[in-house]
Parts: sequence; structure tokens; C-alpha cells
Amino acid sequence: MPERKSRKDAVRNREAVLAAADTLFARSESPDDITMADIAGAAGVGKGTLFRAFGDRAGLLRALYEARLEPIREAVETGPPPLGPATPPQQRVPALLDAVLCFKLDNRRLALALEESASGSPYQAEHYERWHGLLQAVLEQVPGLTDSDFTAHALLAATRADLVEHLAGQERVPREEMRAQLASFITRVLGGSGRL
Amino acid sequence: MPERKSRKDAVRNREAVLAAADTLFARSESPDDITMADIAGAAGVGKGTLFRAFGDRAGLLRALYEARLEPIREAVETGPPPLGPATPPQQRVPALLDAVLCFKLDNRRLALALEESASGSPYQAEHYERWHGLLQAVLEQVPGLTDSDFTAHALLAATRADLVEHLAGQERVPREEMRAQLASFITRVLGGSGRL
DNA sequence: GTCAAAGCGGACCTTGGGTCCGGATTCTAC
DNA sequence: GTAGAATCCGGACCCAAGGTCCGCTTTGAC
Repeated sequence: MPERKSRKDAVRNREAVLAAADTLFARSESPDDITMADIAGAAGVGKGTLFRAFGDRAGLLRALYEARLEPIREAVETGPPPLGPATPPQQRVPALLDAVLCFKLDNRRLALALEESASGSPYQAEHYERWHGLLQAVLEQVPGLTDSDFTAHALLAATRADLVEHLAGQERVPREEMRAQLASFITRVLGGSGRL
Repeated sequence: MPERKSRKDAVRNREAVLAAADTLFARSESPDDITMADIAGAAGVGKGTLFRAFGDRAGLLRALYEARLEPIREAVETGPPPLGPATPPQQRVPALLDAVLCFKLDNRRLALALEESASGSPYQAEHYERWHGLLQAVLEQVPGLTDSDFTAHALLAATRADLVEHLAGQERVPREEMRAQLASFITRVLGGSGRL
């Protein structure tokens, strides 16, 4: 037997909370002027419900994040090129990081909230583990590239939520320009075949 | 006239607080199990004193950080090569970032505390502005390198406190290995003259 | 020595994450 | 349909920690 099926109201409330949180974070200036009570209120639910369903703030953020990330995860794992596994490393690395960047551009507040509320550091979240592991594996196949472990960390660091927020928010760097700059940076790291 | 000289007890207490905070952070596992009350207590001082002297938690952290950073700042601004201004860009960029990395390795908890308590993001702190501005200026002089602004951000991101903490703390990467990996990464970014 | 200004410090306030439990709801068994 | 138990709801409540306040003390100028 799989597992005792949850009650109807439980799943309904869970959805309501996720939807409310998503909306609130999208509207907000800074993720931490959204309190748990705000979310509960907006979802028409008590705080207890919210904490029982998600454990704590980080849990809620994680759930939201994973839900939003799902399509990308699938495209990466079983999709067609340039994200899917059949892509040669030299093209897949920039494609992966571009996907991460675009995701964070599209979900700025959420990504920000998650990375800063991550008890400890973002590096303990298991979704970071996944991205890092994948990226490292792909980098491993790039000829002439050593230190794939550190390189994967360094490249992912270039797409950190607060950096993205700073560039897109404060410095008003346009989306396409940022993508181009990241791509060019990656090109240099992968072997500098660009212009010299 | 300069400014009304502070009272003796005021400066004495300020020193005491900085010293106490430094010790506490150095000993601690995670920076946020050190409370303001702890610091006040360890310094033999009331909370009021502490907040009057530094404004808020972030202010105290900033003061400590800047104090520790002072020697490096001087070495960078008016010192001899490889950190000083007389160094050719190709050597100065790695030297600068190596200095940052070493600093964060030597002051892990403090750097961590500062970056995570920075109201908003680390990118609003003015010491980040300084490092970024300097690094960008130096990168500007590297032949064949475009996007010096983004590149400076990306390189600094590779030395973020929580990444350093994760690598040095959780993954037990030895100091010299980390320095070597960072250096090699930078080399590739600067023009990939390494091996291809 | 005197007096005003600057500083001190701990009691107190506020905020927000997280808990608890009496009552309402839903599912299952008959 | 209904009884009963397991599950869930939700808002009152708790607590920790950052930050404020104000009566008392210390300092330093005259």
C-alpha cells in the first residue's frame, strides 16, 4: 500500500498556501517583509495549518521553489537538446546555466527568499547538490578542464539570486544583456576559444 | 575643529565590544547563535551601550570587518606588488582575489555573519562596492576582455563567504588546494593561456 | 568642588517564527 | 445513513532576539 491518502481539505489548503505565497512573494519588494502570518491570512488559513503542512518557513519556500523548478528539472533530465542529456558538453554547460539564470530572473523574489532563509547556507539545500553534481559531471567531459568540482561551484555562484537581483533590480541590467554576459563568461572558462 | 572628542569610557567600551565580538565569532559554530546580548555580556557592557556605539547588528559586524580588513586595504591601495597598484593586471587580478579568499578563510565566521546579516544583500555594503570597483578597473586593462563589470561580479562571487565556508568547513578542502583552484579558474577567465 | 553634558545599562517593548489543543471535518466500517 | 475515530483546522499563545528608553553614573571643563 502506498500511503494513507491525505484528506481533501488538507491538499486543498496546501495548494491555497502555495498559491498565496507565490503571489505575495511576486508582489513584494523584499522577501522578508512577507511573514508567515501574512501567507496564512492570504490563503484563508490558520498559522497552524501552514506549519503542519510545511514544517517551517524554509520548508514552505523549498516546496514552492521545487514546484516552480519542476519543468526545468524534467527538461534537463529527459528533454531534447540543448538542455537534455544528449547535448555535447560544450553546449550543454552554457545552456544549463542560462536556464538557471532565466529561472532566477523569472522568480527573483522567490529565489532570493529561499537562498537567504536557508538555515545555514544555500549549499546545504539538496537542490543545490543536484545542480552542482550535474554541472560537475558535464564539466568533467570538457577536454582540458580540471577542477570540475570547484569550477561548478564558481559558475553557479555567478547566478546567485542576490547577484541576479542586484544586477536586474538595482543596476537595471536588461535581461538579454545579462544572459549574453554570462554566456561569454562561461565561454572563456570553458576554453577561451572566443576571441584570442 | 575636528569633532568633539569622545569620552574615555566610550572608546574603551567600544574597543571592549569589538574584541569580545571577535572572540565570540571566532569560537562559534554558526554566527547566528551569537546574540547581541551575548556580545554585550562578554564585553561587560549593557546592550544600550552596544547599540548606541554601532547602531545595529549589521553596524557592529561592519565595524569589525572593516577593522580586520584595514591592513589588506592598505596593501592594495599603496603597497608593493603583487597587491599594490604598480602590478600588471594579469598578475594583480589573481593576487587581489587570492587576498580576498585568504581573508575569508582566516575570518570565516565573521565574513559569514556579515554577508548574511547584511540588510538586503551583500551587494549594498560599500566595501563590496570598493572591491568591485577596483577589480573592474583592473580587469578593464586586461587585453581582449569585455564585460569587466559582470566579470568582476562573477569572480567575486567565487569567493563568497558561504561558499568558502562550505568548501573549507563541510567538504574539508585544504586551504592551499582551494587557493590553487581559484587561481586556475581565474587564469582561464583571463585568457585561457593555460593549456590550449 | 560643582555642574552640565555625555554615557551607561538593564528593564522593557515589539516582532515574527513556531507550538498547542479544543473543536470541526472527513473517512471508514457497519 | 450513521457512529466513531483519526485527522486536520486555526487562532491564542510562547519565546527568543533585536532594538528602545530613561533614571542613574561618570567625565571633564571651569
